[in-house]
Amino acid sequence: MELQNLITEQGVRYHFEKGARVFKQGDDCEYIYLVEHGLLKAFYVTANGKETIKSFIKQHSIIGSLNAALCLAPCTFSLEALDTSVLIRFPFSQLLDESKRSITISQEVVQILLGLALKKERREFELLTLSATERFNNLRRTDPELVKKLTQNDIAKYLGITPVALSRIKHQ
Amino acid sequence: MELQNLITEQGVRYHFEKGARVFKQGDDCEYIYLVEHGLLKAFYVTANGKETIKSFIKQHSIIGSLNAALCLAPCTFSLEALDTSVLIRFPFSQLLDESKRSITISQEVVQILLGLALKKERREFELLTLSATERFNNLRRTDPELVKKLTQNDIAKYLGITPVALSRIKHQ
DNA sequence: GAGTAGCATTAACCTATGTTAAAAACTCAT
DNA sequence: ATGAGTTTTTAACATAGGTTAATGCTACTC
Repeated sequence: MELQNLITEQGVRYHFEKGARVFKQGDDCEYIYLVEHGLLKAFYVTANGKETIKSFIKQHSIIGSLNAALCLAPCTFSLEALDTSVLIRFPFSQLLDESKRSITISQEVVQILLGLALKKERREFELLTLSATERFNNLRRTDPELVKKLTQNDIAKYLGITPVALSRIKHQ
Repeated sequence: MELQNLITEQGVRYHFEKGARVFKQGDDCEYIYLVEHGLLKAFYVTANGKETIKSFIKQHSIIGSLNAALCLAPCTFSLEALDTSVLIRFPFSQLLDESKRSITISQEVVQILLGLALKKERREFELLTLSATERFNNLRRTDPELVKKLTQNDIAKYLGITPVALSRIKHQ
């Protein structure tokens, strides 16, 4: 929890209303954000204007663009509040510095990254081996609360299908 | 490179012929493997017998099942040599222990995990937003050498389509 | 309570990819 | 070179999901 304390004490707290953007695809954004509370979506907009949702971010999660942080490149996705949310912003470079100084912080970073990699691995598995119907049932099973809060539109964009297709799936 | 030295010196070296399995989906496997040289594939076999390839693993990469290592659960995928390969096996738990002891090792673990997460994020992006044709063109563009070495079957399984579909894509 | 805006459903048609099976093209050992 | 085994291509048909557009539903405003 040393990391959490560090971020809470030294980071800057921001307030976002539903619909507000934390950062936009293409921005430079060398920060990570700790979600104090609320719900957000991280999403891509493709060249032809199609939106797909990468992940939903809940209370106590940490989110940031690895691409922006690691490669000094622009963010590959946007982050938007789905609900009133409070985030604490902390510079990614400072996180790396601190983790060089303190082994406990470094340990916590390792734990966070392991969890992240595991989550991504699961998602890759689903996208690669399951049908849209199976992915939807999985989501409903593993996080019914989240499904209740989301619009069908956002669920569909997360599953990688259109809202029309999702409606069809729901009715067999 | 301290980590690399540690693994090379204390790990156990194994030799695999083309087609040999390093570990199998369902195994307990609390090790990571450093690929000294060769080429391997990490793949899932679904309940109905369909194979999909999670990733190809090249020289100098580190591979292991996060699920097995972190959750003490069975491996979710199998690892098979596509070419004669030499791997060095090292216990995951020992890696975590060492990283608690040495900040340089911990730093190296962070770097490896960041790289892994970034790779997974890119793959997630591709699976979510690109068509099979676009994914194939991407692969051809970013790693033509790899494409040359693989069978069409394995490329298709990596893209998440059938070899028949890939053949069609190649001919427009 | 009528009007408007935003979501969800339905339907008709289209396209990409799956499935199966057969034919063709390689690859290699003898 | 021959033939066996593997990989790739081709073809015909089936299915999941995309697209568009019309309709229905809910909820909020006035």
